[in-house]
Amino acid sequence: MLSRSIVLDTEHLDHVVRHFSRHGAFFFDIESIPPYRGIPAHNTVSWISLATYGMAVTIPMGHIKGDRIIGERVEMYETKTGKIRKRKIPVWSTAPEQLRPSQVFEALEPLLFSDREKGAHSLPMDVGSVAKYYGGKIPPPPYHDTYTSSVLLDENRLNGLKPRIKQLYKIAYDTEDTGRRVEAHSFRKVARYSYADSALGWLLYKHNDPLIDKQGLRDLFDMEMELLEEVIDMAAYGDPVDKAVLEELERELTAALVEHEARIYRAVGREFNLNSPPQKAQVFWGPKEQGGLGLKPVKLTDGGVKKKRRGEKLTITDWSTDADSLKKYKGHPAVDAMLDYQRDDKLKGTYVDALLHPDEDDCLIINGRVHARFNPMGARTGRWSSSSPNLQNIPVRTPQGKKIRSAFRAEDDYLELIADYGQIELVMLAHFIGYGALFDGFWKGIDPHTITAALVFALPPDEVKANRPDLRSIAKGLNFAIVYGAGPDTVAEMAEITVNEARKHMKKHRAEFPEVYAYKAHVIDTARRQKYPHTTTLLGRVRRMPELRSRDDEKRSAAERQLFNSKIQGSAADLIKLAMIRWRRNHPAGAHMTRTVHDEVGVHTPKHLVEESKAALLDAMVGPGIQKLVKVPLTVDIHAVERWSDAK
DNA sequence: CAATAGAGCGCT
DNA sequence: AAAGCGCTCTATTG
Repeated sequence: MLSRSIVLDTEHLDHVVRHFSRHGAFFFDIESIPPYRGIPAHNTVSWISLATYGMAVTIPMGHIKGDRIIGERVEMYETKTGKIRKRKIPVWSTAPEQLRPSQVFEALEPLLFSDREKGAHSLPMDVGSVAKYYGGKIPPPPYHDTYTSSVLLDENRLNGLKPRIKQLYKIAYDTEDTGRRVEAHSFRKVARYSYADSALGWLLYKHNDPLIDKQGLRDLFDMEMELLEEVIDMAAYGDPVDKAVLEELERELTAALVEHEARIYRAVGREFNLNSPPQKAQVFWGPKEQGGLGLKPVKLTDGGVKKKRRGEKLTITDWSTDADSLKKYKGHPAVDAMLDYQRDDKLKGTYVDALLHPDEDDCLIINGRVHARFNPMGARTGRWSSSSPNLQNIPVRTPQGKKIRSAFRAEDDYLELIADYGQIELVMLAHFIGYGALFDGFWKGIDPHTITAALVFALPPDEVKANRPDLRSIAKGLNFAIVYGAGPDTVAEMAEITVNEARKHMKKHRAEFPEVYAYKAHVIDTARRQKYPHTTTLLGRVRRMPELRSRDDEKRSAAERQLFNSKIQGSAADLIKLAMIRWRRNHPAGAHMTRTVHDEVGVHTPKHLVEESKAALLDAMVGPGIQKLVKVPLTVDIHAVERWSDAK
């Protein structure tokens, strides 16, 4: 028998805590309101709901709106274009009297800080959010994040709580997406939603937990749960950022954009929307009679390719105006100006404005630190993703981009440690093969691109290393092609050689590295023979790929490339996750990990702890306890720098 | 007016 | 016939 209720007084709350304390596990969910919604450790919790055997409750603490609209008032507001308008705002009845957060969290402390298993869907958000009410202290493990368990059990489906519940129990609840803005909805509606999230999350927990064992995923799952402790800390600590650098860059880019814009209009002879791909297509590819420049388009957009395949008629806007296409006409004044504009507009819009001028309620920088969301299950391969903002695509290549990276810097009396694995994907490949030239090269301390060039071009590695950067760059393209399954066209483009040359080198590569191709074929073949086609990574993460059995050649080939890449990419992801856990288990107090970018981690450490932190990070990433998992030597580069941009 | 799709581009 | 992401802008759709 399930009892469900809204908790509004201390007596009820005490009863709830006593009930939950009798069980070894519970599930909970929080709702939060601006400011800082979505940033645990800074946000304001307005509801917490809990579920366990026989009971689900929700506890409101400061929901304003009642259940009915009792009138309306008129409000003035400013539109995006700066116009002043009137709008009618509904007036709500008042909500029932609720407990204060201090009362609620004091009563919940024995439960949240007990050794009971704590479940939540996207647990770092929930666990991290309540920490604020305990002076930053974080409710301890054991954890069960049902988002993580759901993804591990099947990475190819929608794994949000709502879609999972719909798939499992055919229950569609909260069709209005109440959780996105609880403060906009009635007390009754939020109560129902919040209670449902916990009650159904509890069911998902009971569903997933035994399946984790059944599918042999327990060790991997335990690792992911331990990793969440680091995720929670990273989210709370944030990543120090120098606003002054961004503000300076904003001024520079604004001025540059005005110039680029003028140059474009001058060269084209008229004005148009520089950010509109269709208008750009008209301008660059359009005939001169119609005011275009009459250049010959280079490649189709994705939509254009699809149209062509369906035999539909192509229009001028089906031709891509991306930077690659425009680069063919470098030297043309309009093209050069357009390329400059696109580059600077991208940098300003995505990396400067987004950080300095976020939408209201969407504050990204708090006390000089940006609090991104790192999602350890962000990619189907097991890689991390990052969002709000994405710290994994901060520019590094162009000088303008590098300036953005320089805004990420250590605070006074601190330094950043930037550590990245050397050639981690090729290390994984050599490890799995277990022998061959790549494998031997790693043991001799020769980097894989040099080995590849030496064998493909029949030169001594020393000669390649010292005098032939050109051949090494071709070798880089060839190795890239292995891991990603690229064809001659891509290799040619990467290495800036002809497609025929690329073909020739790929053929030689196949002859010199037969074990690589045999291994790749073996992985794909083995995967296809499984009852459910899949492969596994270093630490047993599963990549399921039913399309391996597709009769459609194109689909099947794509699946083969994805499968093989997933094994390599996923194993590299396993390794860095393990390294992060090892860092967490053993690092100097006062040093904090602040970000991870696939094969790299960043640590913020007081200057007096730099050497100690370096040693801990080195051990975490390549020490014996992790090296024993990999049959070739792991390498890592560590730089202690003031600014992220100084590491490369 | 809000939500979504497509194009394009930043990173490993 | 290049793996994996997230963000911003425009244009379209509801």
